[in-house]
Amino acid sequence: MAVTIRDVAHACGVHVSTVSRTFSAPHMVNAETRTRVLTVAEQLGYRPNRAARSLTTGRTHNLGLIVADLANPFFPPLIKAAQATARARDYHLFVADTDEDPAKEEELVHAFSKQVDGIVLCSPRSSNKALEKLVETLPFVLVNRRLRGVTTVVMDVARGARTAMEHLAGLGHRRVALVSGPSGSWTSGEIRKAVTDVPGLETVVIGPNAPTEEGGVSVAGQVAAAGVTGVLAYNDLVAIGLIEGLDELGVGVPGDISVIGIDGSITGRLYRPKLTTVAMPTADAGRMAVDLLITSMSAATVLETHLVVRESTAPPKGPP
Amino acid sequence: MAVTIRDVAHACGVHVSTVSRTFSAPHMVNAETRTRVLTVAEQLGYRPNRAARSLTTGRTHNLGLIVADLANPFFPPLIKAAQATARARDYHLFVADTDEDPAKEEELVHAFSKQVDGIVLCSPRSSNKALEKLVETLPFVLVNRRLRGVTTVVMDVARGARTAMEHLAGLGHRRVALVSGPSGSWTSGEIRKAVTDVPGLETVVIGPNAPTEEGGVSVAGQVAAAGVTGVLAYNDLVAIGLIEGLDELGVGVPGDISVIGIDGSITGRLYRPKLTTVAMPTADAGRMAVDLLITSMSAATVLETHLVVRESTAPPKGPP
DNA sequence: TAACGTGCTGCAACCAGTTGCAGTAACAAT
DNA sequence: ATTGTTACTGCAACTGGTTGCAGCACGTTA
Repeated sequence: MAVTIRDVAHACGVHVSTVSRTFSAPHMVNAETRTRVLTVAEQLGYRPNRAARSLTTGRTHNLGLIVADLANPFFPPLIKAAQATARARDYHLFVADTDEDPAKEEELVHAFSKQVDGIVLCSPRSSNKALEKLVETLPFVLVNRRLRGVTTVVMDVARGARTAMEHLAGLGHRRVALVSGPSGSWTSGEIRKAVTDVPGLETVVIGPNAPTEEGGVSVAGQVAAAGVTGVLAYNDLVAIGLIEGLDELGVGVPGDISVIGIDGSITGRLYRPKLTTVAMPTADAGRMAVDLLITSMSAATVLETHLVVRESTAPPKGPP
Repeated sequence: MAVTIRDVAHACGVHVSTVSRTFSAPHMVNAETRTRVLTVAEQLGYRPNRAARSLTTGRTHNLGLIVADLANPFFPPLIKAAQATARARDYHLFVADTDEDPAKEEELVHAFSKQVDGIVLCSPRSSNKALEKLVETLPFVLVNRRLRGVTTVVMDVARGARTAMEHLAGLGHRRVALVSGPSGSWTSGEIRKAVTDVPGLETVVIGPNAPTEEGGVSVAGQVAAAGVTGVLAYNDLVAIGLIEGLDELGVGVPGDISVIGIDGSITGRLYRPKLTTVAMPTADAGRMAVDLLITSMSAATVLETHLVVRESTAPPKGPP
C-alpha cells in the first residue's frame, strides 16, 4: 500500500508523532530532525492521508462551490478563478450546479456539508428564510446576495444598472423596459429598485423571467408591445435572446429598440450588434469569495461594475 | 459535535458494528433490527462520516474532473452533465482546469490522487508517455484522447471533420486550409489525418495554434495569405476569432472565405454569420465518462458528431 | 545545589467508521 | 441426543494521522 507516517518514522528512528509534527507544526521539532524527516519522507514518496487527517482535525481542506447554472457563461470565469485560488491555498473545490432550483440548492448544501470546510454559494435562488437556516450549518460566502451576518461578495449591479439606464436617457430614450430575472434572484431585485426612478425615464417592468437565451426570445413579444424604445435585460443571455426574438418580429436593434445586457459574459466579438452591457468582475468575485472563505474573514465586499457601450444601443428613432 | 455511529448504537441497544452494517451491508442484518436502526438514525440526524469511512475502505466516493480550460464554452456542458451524473450516483466531483498546460495536468493528477477514486481527464495535452505514467496511478477515463489500455470516450471528430471538408468540396471549393489546434491535442491530430485526402480538395495546414478566440484572430493573416477559399478551424472559438480577424482584414465570410468550426459550443443565435460547425455531444461525453469511471467498465466509447450547416459557408466566389 | 524553565521527543488515547472472527440461538438433519 | 447449518450479532483490531500530557536533558537562576 501507500507509504504512511509510520514508515517514515521507522525509517528515521523517530516516533510517529515527531513525523506528524514536522508537517503540521514544524516549529515544535528540532531543525535537524525536521530536515532528516523531510528528506526521508521525500525519498519514500510520503504523502499525508487527508482522510486520516480530517478525521482527527475535523477539517477537510475541501470547499464547495454552488452555482445556479454551469452552462450560463457568467459562471465559468468565476469558477475558474475560484478553483485556481483554492488550489493555490492547497484546497480542493467541489463544483455543482442547481439548475436554478432552490430545492437543489438546499440538497447540495446538505450533501456537501460533511465533507467541506465551507461553501461558496453563487446567485442563490432560495428565500432569505431558507438561506438563513443553511448558513448556520457551516461557513458560507455568498456571491451576489446580501444576507445579514453572512460574508458576502456582491457586484454593485444597482449602480451599473442605473448607469445603463442613464445611458439610455442620455441617448434620448424616454420610455424603457426592464426585463427582470428569476423570482429568487437578489440581483434582479436590486436592479429593479435601482432603475425605477431615473430622472426623465419611464420604466415598465417585464418579468419575472428565465435568465436564459430562451427566456429572452420568449419575452420579445411583450417587449415589442410595451411601446418602449429601450430595454435593460437581466443578463447578457437574456439580452441576446431578446435581440434575436425582436429580430424575428421585424424589430431592429438598435434601430427600433436599444438593448443593454448585464454581466458582460458575452465576450464574442462576432455578435451583431455587439452587446452594450454592464460588465461584472466575475473572476475577481470567484477569487475573493474563496479567499474570504478560507481566511474566514467576515466582511461584505462590493465589487464595482461598469457600463460597456457597444452597438446594441442608439438614440431612439423619431422625436418623442 | 455531530451524531456518530456510537450514538445510534447506544440509542438502539445494539453494537456499533450492527449499525455500521445496516448502512454498508444491509443484507447482513435482521430486517427488524435494520428498520429500528434506520428510524433511530433518521430521528437523530445521523450521517455517516465519509472521512472515517474512506480511512478504512480506501475509497472516497469523490471523482476528479480535469479540463483544459474552464472558460472554453466547449467544457461547461460536459462538466454540468458529469456533475449531475456523479451526484446521482452519490459521488462528488472535484473540478479543475489546467490552462492548457501539460505540467499542470500532471500536478493536478498528483494532487487529486489521494482523495479521489478516479479521474476524468478531458482533452489532455500531455504526451502519450507522460499520460501512460499518470494512468497507472489510479482509475482513469480519458475524453477525446485514445490511449491503449485506458477507458476512453472520444467523439468521432475525424468523420465530422471529413464531412465538413466534403461539404466545402460540395460547395465548389478546391483549395482550403485547416487551422490546427495546440500541439498536445489528440483531436487536432485526428482532424489532420482525416482531412488530408479528401477527393478534389487541396488542403494546407496552418498551425499549431492556440485553441482560443485570440488564436483565431491572430491566424487570420496567414489564412488570408494562403490563397484558400475555405477553412476548417480547430474549434468554434478559433473559427469565431478567425472570422473576426478576416473581417478586420477586409475579407468577408462567407463571401470571400467560408469558415467551419468544430464542437458546436457557440450556440448563440446572434452571431453573424451563424457558424457552420461540426457539433459534438459534449454532455453525453461527460455523462458517459463518469458512468464508465464509476462502473469501471473498460471500454472505448465513440460518440458520433454531425455537421451543422449555418451561414459561414457558401460557394466560392469566382470560377476556380 | 536545588529549583526552575525550556526545547524537544515519546507515549497513548482518540477521531468514526469497517471487518474478520467468534459466539449464540434456533432449527434441521442424522 | 448429537451434530451441522444458518442467520444474526458482538468483540476488538485496524485504518493513518493528531495532540494533550509526561519525561528527559540541558542550561539558568537563586
